[in-house]
Amino acid sequence: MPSDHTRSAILAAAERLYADRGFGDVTLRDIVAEANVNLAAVNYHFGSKDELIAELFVTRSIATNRERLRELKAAEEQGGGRAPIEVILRALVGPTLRGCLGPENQRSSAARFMIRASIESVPPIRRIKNREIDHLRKFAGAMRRSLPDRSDVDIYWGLNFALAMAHHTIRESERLTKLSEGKCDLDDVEGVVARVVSVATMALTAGKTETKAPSRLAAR
Amino acid sequence: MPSDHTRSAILAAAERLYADRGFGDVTLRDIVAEANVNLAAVNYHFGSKDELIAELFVTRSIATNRERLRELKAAEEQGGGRAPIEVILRALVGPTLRGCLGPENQRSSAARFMIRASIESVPPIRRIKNREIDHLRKFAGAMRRSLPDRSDVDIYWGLNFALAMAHHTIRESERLTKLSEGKCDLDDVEGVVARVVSVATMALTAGKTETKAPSRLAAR
DNA sequence: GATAGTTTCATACAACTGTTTGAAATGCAA
DNA sequence: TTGCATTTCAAACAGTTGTATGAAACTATC
Repeated sequence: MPSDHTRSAILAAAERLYADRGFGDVTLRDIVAEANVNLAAVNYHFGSKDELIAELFVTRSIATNRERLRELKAAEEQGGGRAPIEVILRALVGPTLRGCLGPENQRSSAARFMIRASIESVPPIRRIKNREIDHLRKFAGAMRRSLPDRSDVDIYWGLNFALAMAHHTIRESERLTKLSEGKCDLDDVEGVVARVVSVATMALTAGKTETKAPSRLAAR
Repeated sequence: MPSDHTRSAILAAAERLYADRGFGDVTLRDIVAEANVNLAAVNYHFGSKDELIAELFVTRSIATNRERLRELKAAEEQGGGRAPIEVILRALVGPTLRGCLGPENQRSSAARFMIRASIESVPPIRRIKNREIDHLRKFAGAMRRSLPDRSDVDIYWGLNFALAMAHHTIRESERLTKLSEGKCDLDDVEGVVARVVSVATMALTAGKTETKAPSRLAAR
């Protein structure tokens, strides 16, 4: 069993630096200095800089995706294969928002790294994101089962808008805070989740007769 | 009057190349080759590479912002200082969506450039985007006048979500097309605008008694 | 048509990048 | 200890990048 000390030191240092300063101006030399290892160690352990970035991103990505599917599966099993749309949407956007938002000073470097990844979007990360379609398809399927009267087009648009609101809020959280002069409380993660879920639910259920009791739409 | 031939040739070539291949792998040498001008011409006419990118982006940006404000002003004047929220939202997201979406083969390189700018987000562009807050404040003001019963927080969240849906749809239009197997027609720009406006309107009006006749919420 | 100002050009510069190399160090099994 | 494989290290490599320079070409004014 190799100690892996060097390897994990590189990962930790890279994540921290990328989180703080972005991908644009962090070089391998910065990383190895922060990790106190030799420059060649990166290529020895990871093959290339891009593969290092990719490993950071996939590790964190599959954690989020696993959490999403866990929540989705639990909801569908409880409902006999059919979950309420709010719960599905919450499973979709909740893990991501919880992972990236919250009080700034207690955000893990992993969270800050993911925010960077969603803002800057470098090639190795883009490549990985493109493979996420299968994952989203599972949610589209669950949404279709939950809203059998809705057309596929409406489902996809609803999914698109739900992700839009979640990701944009993460990406532009600073700007929203500045624009609202601090009135929008982005530290209240569950409040944000509720807002996103509420609007996405409206987008998906408006204009058709509701099959269940009117769900609480207003957030907060 | 200097002919400006070189200057505009550089701008056109840069816009085309950035639109096609992204900021990441287009060098000044690529640009001057495409423009058939000398390498030093870029620094002579623009000062630096970043200033060239900035000029491309601001030119296009102020055009969009001007169009937005034109629509907003027209609507508010017609309504005596108070415009319907749908019209305000349409003025906010319409120009951007119209500028970036539509049949792929007839997208101008300016439009494709702006899509790139929203996906890749390089430093000079980020700097400019940060100055856009004043512009958004004008829309927040109009929205507040349109919905005086709404809290500021709700207004800002509605604004945030409207921009979220528009920008995300532009950024991820390819993925949405792939995910929906072409069922979501992104070439129908006005249809997309209607959807975004409709959902954003719901987000802003739900949960309170509506002051006017129930607006048509469902898109298409 | 000489002059002053602007624009173009070829070329060099300086710095930084990720990656490779081959030798030294280390860990571990026999 | 000996031998073998893994890991670390300093150093160099090869390529690319944006930028600067100074001379040449051009343009317009007098």
